[in-house]
Amino acid sequence: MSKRQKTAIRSRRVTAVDVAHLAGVSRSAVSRTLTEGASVSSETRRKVLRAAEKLGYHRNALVRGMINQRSGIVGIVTGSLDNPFIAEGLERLSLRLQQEGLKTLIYSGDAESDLQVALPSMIEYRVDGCFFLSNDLSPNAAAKYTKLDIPLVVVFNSNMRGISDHGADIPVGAVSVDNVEVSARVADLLVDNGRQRFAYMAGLPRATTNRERRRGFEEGLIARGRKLDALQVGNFNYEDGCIAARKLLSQDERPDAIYCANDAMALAAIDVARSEFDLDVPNDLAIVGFDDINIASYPAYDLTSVRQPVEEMINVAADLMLRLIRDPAQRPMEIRLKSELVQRASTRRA
Amino acid sequence: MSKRQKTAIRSRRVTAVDVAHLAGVSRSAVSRTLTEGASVSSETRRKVLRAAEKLGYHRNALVRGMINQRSGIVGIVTGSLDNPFIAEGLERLSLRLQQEGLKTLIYSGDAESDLQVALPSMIEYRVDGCFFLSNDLSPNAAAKYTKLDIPLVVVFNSNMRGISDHGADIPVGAVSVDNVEVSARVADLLVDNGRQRFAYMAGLPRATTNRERRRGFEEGLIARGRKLDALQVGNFNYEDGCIAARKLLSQDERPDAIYCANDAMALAAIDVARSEFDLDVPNDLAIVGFDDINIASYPAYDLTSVRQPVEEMINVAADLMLRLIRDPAQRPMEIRLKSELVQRASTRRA
DNA sequence: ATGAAAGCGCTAACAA
DNA sequence: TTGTTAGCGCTTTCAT
Repeated sequence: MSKRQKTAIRSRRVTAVDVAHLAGVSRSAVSRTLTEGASVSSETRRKVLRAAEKLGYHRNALVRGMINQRSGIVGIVTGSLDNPFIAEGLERLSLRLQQEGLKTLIYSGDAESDLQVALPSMIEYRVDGCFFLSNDLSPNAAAKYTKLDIPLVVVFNSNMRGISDHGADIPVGAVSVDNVEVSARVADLLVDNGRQRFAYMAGLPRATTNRERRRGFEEGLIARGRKLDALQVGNFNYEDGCIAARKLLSQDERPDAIYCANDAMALAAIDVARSEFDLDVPNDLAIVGFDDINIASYPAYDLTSVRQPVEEMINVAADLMLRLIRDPAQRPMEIRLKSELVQRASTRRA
Repeated sequence: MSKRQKTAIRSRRVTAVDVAHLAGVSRSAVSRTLTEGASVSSETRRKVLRAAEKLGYHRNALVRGMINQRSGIVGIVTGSLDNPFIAEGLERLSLRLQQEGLKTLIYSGDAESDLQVALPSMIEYRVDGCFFLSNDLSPNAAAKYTKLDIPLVVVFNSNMRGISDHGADIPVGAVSVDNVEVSARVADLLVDNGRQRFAYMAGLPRATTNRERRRGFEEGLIARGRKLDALQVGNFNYEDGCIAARKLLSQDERPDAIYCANDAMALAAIDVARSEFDLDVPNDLAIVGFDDINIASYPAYDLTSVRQPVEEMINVAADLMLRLIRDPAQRPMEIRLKSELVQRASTRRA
């Protein structure tokens, strides 16, 4: 039994050879017709296209990837999509990559331990590059994987300014915002607002986003002759934010201003303050968040928050990645964009 | 110049041949070592593993996929991740697929026109199957692609019960909930609650989820001697939900109960009612949503909603897909799960 | 248990 | 512009 017959039994997928036969041309002609900017006579092209259409031919991208050493697939490792901010980043990024003709292999899972599973598998699939979208990825974590010669770009996080965990600078691209500066402006806002006792609700302690925001806030307060009066950790999520808020609001000297390292925790603070402590936000208590997710602007919360320019960050990150992929000599760089403090009712005194 | 030399210039990736050389065995031995349940002496295996480790070898999954006609990649097409419900579904599904050793190629974009881009590209990458996670995918849309012999499973949507747009049943798997039944129970709840004028806020008109929810609600009202007094379309999103809410609440005979086809619109209804019409929810107006996203339970809203068992739905869908992939003779099936009406403050009269 | 050899479906370099 | 000829890196019979 010939091999063609054998495979035919299980309804073999149609290949370029089949198309070539039907069109009465060589397999190369088929390949060329389907390749941008190859030279084919319009006559041949027409024949090929007709045959392909008739046979329902779809070229095999896996094989193409194998041949030109470029899979056309980009990996994205994300933290939990429970965070609308991360979800938005993922959506925008995958949209952009689609526009660039790239496919997106995702891996979601927050723990750093997940990386140890995600990365090898990304490598087996020969992704052309890999993004990390997370509000918590230590430079260390990413750096561990730079020996693999695929470009890595971290979005939303960065290396802690002026502090290098590794002594050397780490060859991973990063796009983030001016967390320190804007957090100082949050301090200004609250001081100008006449607040007296200042608290910070921290995200995941190791996250650079968290550390920078805290530092900027604290420095900003000190610059105005105040100090950070209280701190609780909310781990960037609503549930832990509720617990942290309870602790902060149960204190003897209750804070009258809380800066939260992200919006999820800020919503928690508002909910707890109102429903459990019967406090009036903003009159008894000012709350500021970070990220400016959609819900922040809903009337039920009307939360003052720091807006990260997600769209721009994603585009900058994608540009960087494309450069890195196209030219391996390119050095990854760390990029900081400006964020914007959006004032809403949660800090507006009656 | 030999070809080996030529490619070596651009730092060629290490291949199985390299490992075989270093280990002093044949390439087949390497392949077998890395394949479950192939026969290799532990001696050889050890040598191979050591060499692979030393060289930093990662087998090429693209080539494997090409050879055994199974890429190990599954596609997921999702609607906007702006909807937390879809985002949760995506996260759970990709997690489950990871556990099964499958990779996830995603394509997000809501319009049906996107499908025409997404599907061909999924096919080129030879996905083993494809999921659709969307609160709006007409059976027609999916059916168009069944000629491609890859298994398709739609989650959250289904074919309209008793109505076949195609005359024949469509060979696409589907996992959804008992939208009609539960919506009738929503009607019961509101009637029992003493409400008088009933409105429905519709999602995307063509979506079967939307049509089933409306039908169940309407039938439920009629069964209780009432009727649907008003209807506005909110397209499943917050912004359009606000507009729809304004229209409903500006009517002469203002409804005192609104059933919204999803939570995003229900939040909009609550926000508009309170902030623009100065109404008390639930005393002046009862609101019911659908999906039971996290925010629904936040004190600021405390929304009565219909909980879809996302985790179970995803697992059932994944099971179905795995069966379909492993045994091409399997017929896709349509599965309905039971949803749960969760009562909260938005319908609880003082 | 192991190696040799024949592909998987496609692209690219080379002649013609 | 076209067809021919080598591969890309791996898996898998088939002998041994």
